[in-house]
Amino acid sequence: MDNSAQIETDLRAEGVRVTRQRLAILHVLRMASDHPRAEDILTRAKVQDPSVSQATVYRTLAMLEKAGTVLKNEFDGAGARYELAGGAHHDHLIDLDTGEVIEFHSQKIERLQAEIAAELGYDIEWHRLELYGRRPKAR
Amino acid sequence: MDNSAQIETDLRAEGVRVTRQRLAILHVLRMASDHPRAEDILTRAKVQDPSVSQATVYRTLAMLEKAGTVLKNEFDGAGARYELAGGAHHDHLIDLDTGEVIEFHSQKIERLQAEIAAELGYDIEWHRLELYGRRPKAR
DNA sequence: ATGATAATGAGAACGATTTGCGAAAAGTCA
DNA sequence: TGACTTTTCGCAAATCGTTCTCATTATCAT
Repeated sequence: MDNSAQIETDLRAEGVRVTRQRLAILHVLRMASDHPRAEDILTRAKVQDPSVSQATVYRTLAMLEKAGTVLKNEFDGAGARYELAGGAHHDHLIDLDTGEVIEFHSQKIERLQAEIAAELGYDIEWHRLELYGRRPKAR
Repeated sequence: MDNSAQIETDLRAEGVRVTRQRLAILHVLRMASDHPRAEDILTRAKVQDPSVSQATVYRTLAMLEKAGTVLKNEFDGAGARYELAGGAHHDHLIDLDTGEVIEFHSQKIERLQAEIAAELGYDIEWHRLELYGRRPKAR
């Protein structure tokens, strides 16, 4: 089933106004299979609604992040990359040659992280695990 | 034993000039038990040598990073934090309340990371594992 | 000491992101 | 629907951390 309308309903319930610009940005995020940067999101959103501005992209992303609807990733320094939060938690493997981002999940690693934090006297609020690698040269 | 002189000897061997400013910055890094930001390093270095400038701090840190002498960490968005590379590899646990950084290492996690990457067809070049947590409220 | 050349300080430039502000649109209520 | 309140908007200027330019200074092999 489609959760598009659901997100909008939720936002409205929180007193957030559902504007054309926000719909355009949400649409871009729904369609994206990559992890686009703010600049990419602006470009793509403008296709649907040319009135979208840079400021609104940043403001909307910040607001959606706070609402838990999008995840903000700061991979390699050159600007944050965003994704819709919908699915299950996952970590990222970044291809150093192409910039491609691959999602993965390991229950074992999650468990180990919690154990380590506990030993140090901490509760984990969130974590970031990024692997940076290359596909071995074909031979 | 003292590896202070060693670092300088190595640098000279690579044709790098050992200047007052660089010594001041290296001194700051040796003394630091926290993971200072560029700004902190500048402030502290100026105590030993007031002539040190912001530009030189960044240039020196970049050059030391390339030389493998310092590690650059981009934790939570608000500017990179540096540490001397001397010891063994480790990951970081950041205290969300105090900003304190705790180092830890888990051979198990390292192994799992390599396994996961291999399954996806990748060789890991480097990785970043950061846990963000809080010390449970005393009760 | 001298000279070739690398490193420096000051400040301008940069790229990503944020903000101030008056204008425009959303939601509300009659 | 029209009038009103409040949020959101676009634009441009402002910030922040970092890098660069360039004229000057300092290091180090000689």
